[in-house]
Amino acid sequence: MSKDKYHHGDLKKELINKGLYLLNQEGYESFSLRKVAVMCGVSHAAPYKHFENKDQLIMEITQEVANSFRASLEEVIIQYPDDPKFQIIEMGKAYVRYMVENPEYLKFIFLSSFNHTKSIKLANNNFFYEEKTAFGVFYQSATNYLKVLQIPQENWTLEIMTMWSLVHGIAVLISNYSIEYDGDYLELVEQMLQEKLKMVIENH
Amino acid sequence: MSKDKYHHGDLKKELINKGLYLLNQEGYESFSLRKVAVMCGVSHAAPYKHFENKDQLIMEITQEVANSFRASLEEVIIQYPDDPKFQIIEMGKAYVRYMVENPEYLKFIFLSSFNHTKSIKLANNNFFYEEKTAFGVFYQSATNYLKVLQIPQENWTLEIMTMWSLVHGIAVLISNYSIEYDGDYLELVEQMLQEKLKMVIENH
DNA sequence: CATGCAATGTTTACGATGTCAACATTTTGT
DNA sequence: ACAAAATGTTGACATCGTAAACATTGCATG
Repeated sequence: MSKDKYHHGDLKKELINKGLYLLNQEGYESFSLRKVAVMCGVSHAAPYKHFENKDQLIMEITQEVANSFRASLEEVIIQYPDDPKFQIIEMGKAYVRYMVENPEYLKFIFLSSFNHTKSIKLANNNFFYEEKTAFGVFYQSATNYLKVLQIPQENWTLEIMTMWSLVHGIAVLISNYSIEYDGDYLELVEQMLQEKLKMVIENH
Repeated sequence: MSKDKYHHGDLKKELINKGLYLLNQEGYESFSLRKVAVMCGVSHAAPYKHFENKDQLIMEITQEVANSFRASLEEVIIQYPDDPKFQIIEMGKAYVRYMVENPEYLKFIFLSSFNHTKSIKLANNNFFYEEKTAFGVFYQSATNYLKVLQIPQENWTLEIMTMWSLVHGIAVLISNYSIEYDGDYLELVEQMLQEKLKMVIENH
């Protein structure tokens, strides 16, 4: 497949990959369709053969990010399959580490109006989610822990929402530079979760 | 002050106010300098006499939002000055309510690269913050609670970070539509904080 | 193999935008 | 009263998202 073909080969995939790269290099605000096109060595209108518009490309990039985020959480389950407590704590740390190490992704997620999928629902003490999401993985690990401890199921919603909010909150605060933590933030996450898990036990 | 003067009167303030309005009407993405200028009945380049560039205007609008956010938390202290526990719980609810009711503001805060002020620092179990911020108010209420309970000061950082993360996390998750909660989210916040505060006592 | 259609890429054009420079008007300090 | 500072306007330019018209390539069907 020579480089100077008229047809590209797999432009769609390269647009997503280079777009993700550009996003990390220049940030969300100066991300543009035309720049991505240039990076792929293609004319500025070529992307329109693969995406309806800019938002569509951004949505697919976001999808890509969401998958890599989920994968990094699944990795934790693979690494620590046998100790539920250790697993959920490590997952919390992986969650925060990912967001802190990829702050630009957060902006994508918050802006793309793609996250508004309502794919996660809470009702009657049950979670519903349609696709494989990062939260799905987190949920799986958390419920496993609650199951092992024989926590009554009617309390799961509160327990899981608490853990999720804790982890998501500290992740966003640090990643967004809303706070500057002079210390090991992963240690902080561990302490917070450790304390929470202890309480889960004491409460029942 | 007649309307058809050459000079406007207080264009700077009106740009901020109308900008804030436009932001809420159309959202962050379709916010533009030129639209704000038109809304103020002024030519498209007029804003440049008051702001260096678009980012500067956005920064000042964000400042405005931050002030209104802080004011809504201060309101809680004024309303419930005598019951520390009730106060911190109500403050958490006010925090989440504000973010959920003004989801567009969140985008501003996350994008403007204005929040990267490092105005809040954590080190050696102490918080430092230079300006009057929403977190400053939250911090004041939380420390007051910890003081009343005579919690040792070396534990304050962890306790406050936990409360803040909890509240911020659930606020962001709901406001961003990452989750759809079929119920009273303020009740959820109350339960989460209630449980946390109980633990603060039991831990000491 | 030929040929015509679908897929993919290019060129050109348009309106909206951020920004700047040159110019116009008003206000203000002395 | 008048010069200078403050404030607003006009016009221009590059960049951007997007659409239409056109060009090239690959593939399926005869």
